[in-house]
Amino acid sequence: MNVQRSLHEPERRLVTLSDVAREAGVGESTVSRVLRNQGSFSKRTQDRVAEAVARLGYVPNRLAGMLAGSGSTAGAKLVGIVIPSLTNIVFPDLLRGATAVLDRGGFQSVIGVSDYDPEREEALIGALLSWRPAGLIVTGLEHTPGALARLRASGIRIVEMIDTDGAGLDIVVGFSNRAVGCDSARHLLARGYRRIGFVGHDITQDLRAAKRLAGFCETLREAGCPLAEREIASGPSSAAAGREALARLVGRRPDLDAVYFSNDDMALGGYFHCLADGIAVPGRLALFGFNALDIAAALPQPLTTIRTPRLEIGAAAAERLAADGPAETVDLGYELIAGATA
Amino acid sequence: MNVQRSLHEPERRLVTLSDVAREAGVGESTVSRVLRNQGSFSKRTQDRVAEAVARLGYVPNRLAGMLAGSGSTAGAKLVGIVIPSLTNIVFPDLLRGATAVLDRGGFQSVIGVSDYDPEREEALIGALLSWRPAGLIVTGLEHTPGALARLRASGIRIVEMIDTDGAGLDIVVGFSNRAVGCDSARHLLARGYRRIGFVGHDITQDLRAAKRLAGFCETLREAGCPLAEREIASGPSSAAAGREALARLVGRRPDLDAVYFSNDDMALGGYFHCLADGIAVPGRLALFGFNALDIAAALPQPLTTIRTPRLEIGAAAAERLAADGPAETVDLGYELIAGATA
DNA sequence: ACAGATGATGGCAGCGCTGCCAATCTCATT
DNA sequence: AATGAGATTGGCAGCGCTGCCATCATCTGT
Repeated sequence: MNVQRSLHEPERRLVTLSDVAREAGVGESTVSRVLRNQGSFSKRTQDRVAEAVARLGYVPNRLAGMLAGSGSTAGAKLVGIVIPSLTNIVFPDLLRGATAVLDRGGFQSVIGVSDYDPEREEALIGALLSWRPAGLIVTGLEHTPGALARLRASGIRIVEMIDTDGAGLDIVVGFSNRAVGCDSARHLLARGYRRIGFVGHDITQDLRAAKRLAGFCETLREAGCPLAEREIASGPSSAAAGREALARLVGRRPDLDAVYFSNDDMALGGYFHCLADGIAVPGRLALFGFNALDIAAALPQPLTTIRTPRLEIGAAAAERLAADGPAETVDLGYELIAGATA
Repeated sequence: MNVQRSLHEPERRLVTLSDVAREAGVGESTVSRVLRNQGSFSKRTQDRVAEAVARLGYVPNRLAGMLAGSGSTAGAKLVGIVIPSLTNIVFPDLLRGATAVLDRGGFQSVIGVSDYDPEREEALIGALLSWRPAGLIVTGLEHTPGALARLRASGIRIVEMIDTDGAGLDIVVGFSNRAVGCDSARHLLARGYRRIGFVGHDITQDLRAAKRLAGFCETLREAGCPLAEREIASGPSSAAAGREALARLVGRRPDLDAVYFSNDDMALGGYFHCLADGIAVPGRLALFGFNALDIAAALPQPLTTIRTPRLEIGAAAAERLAADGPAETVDLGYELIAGATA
């Protein structure tokens, strides 16, 4: 069954507010007030409008509503969100946290995915800005000059989430990736590991991962035990990439006693390699991840990793966006989960 | 630094099309044409407009554009997408497939997440419809009567994706979940398994999973080898849930020789339980999943599962939405991946 | 019973942009 | 030089809704 508009009724105009007004026998503004439950109107009017709406199957046109309402306080109930990826569970989680709060506040959110491409992020920011949102939530602190200029010029609330290692434009919500790296290194050192390697994905794309690694390396160096070796998989993080990269790393440096991964996806793959290759974990080789994926906790040996407050970050970002507070940086911290692999 | 609009300039009007027109010394419609690269205009005009735009930092107001353009062919370049979840990688994949095509076609997409709640889906459909999109992409064939009514009344293109087991409203793109269940059963039977159990998550929420199970059970029954036992975890699917559920299942029925999981998340958990408990896979117990997650292929033993064309489904949905073809059902099929676990 | 306070309501001018149409300009043809 | 087909351009009426203000109706206190 084709529900497309039939060619025989070329002018099937959609029901508009004024149709409802006529049907209900009231003025347009009255219908508008009733529909938005704002201002005052009698119970009787309300009922008549409700009836008319139902009878006509009226669907308000948000486009018109926002246009007309723009400039006023109640206007733009819209928020743009830019994230780099959807395949890494981190970002859907941030999204869930944010939209939960946003929905409650009556905001609509429009989402853009940049695929970790700064140029694309800039384009997306431009596109989202053209919706005239009340605010924008973006990921990370690093943006192209063009993107920064647009964000600044927009005059709206900007929230940069996840990363607190650097200066933000307005509001920053997240945790220190660098500190995560440092703490991860300290944990491994404290457990006595000394020949430590790193397995990561394409870090030039994922700046946060690069910051973690920087913190990690620095702490190792300060402890007089610099990173022994690293292996970078090309492309995005995945279990398969992690598995292969670890295989290469231990092939090259069989003497390593611990490996730090750029995240749990990679670490999972590393763990599988150990399982398949009979490498005892953590006896022969310790593994340390990042992100505390659900699945990492379900392994035969729970992965040692860092739990990040993803939902909370998303929620805090949304709250700050809606609120009218001052520019600030909110550090929500993280938690080291001592599993069985390191 | 707070970039909020300063209280000292209460009337900081945003730059509009007519500002650009004045600045460039041309008419509004000319600017509009240049900006949309539509109609004809001279190179000189184009340059002047481009300059003015840059000088003023003009950002087009899409709200106004869509409102004005509504009703015409080029109007509503907007598509609404409703998915039940973001945490299951399936849906981000569908989204990626769809937005890739949509972006290319110059469409913006607005996304809604229903959390597997039909009521919420209905509300989301209403909300998305109020953006006056050119079309809507929804998930699955089952919707509340209210949602169906709205979709029908909308008069726009509707694409229902993933599931082809039933009647659609307009365009349906996906594969037969029931057939997946049947083929999965046949595979296990062909490999000689006879005492087969099922481990699933809350199937009342996930209708597609229910259809797979139905097909699976039917095929087993027809083969004279009905499902021996089932274990349903409460809540959504996850590796942890799968692990615990399998533990309970084998605790109750240690004689089983194969287990079918509602999806790979659950199967992964089941595999981990076997690993942890020393249950030989597939010698002692075979495992069969669904969805071909990347991670399932990286296991020491690749999981036997079904690969579904997620990106392709999303892309096909978007293509059909943009195209002007007849109502139809497009079955993109699936592929059984014979891994090492069954 | 009358001024003043509320409560309800309708009218109408935009919000910023696009579609349509008429006006103007250009240029090769005859 | 006149002519017609295009190319280029500007004016302006909406798109559907909300904000603002004027208008009544109703109610309250003295």
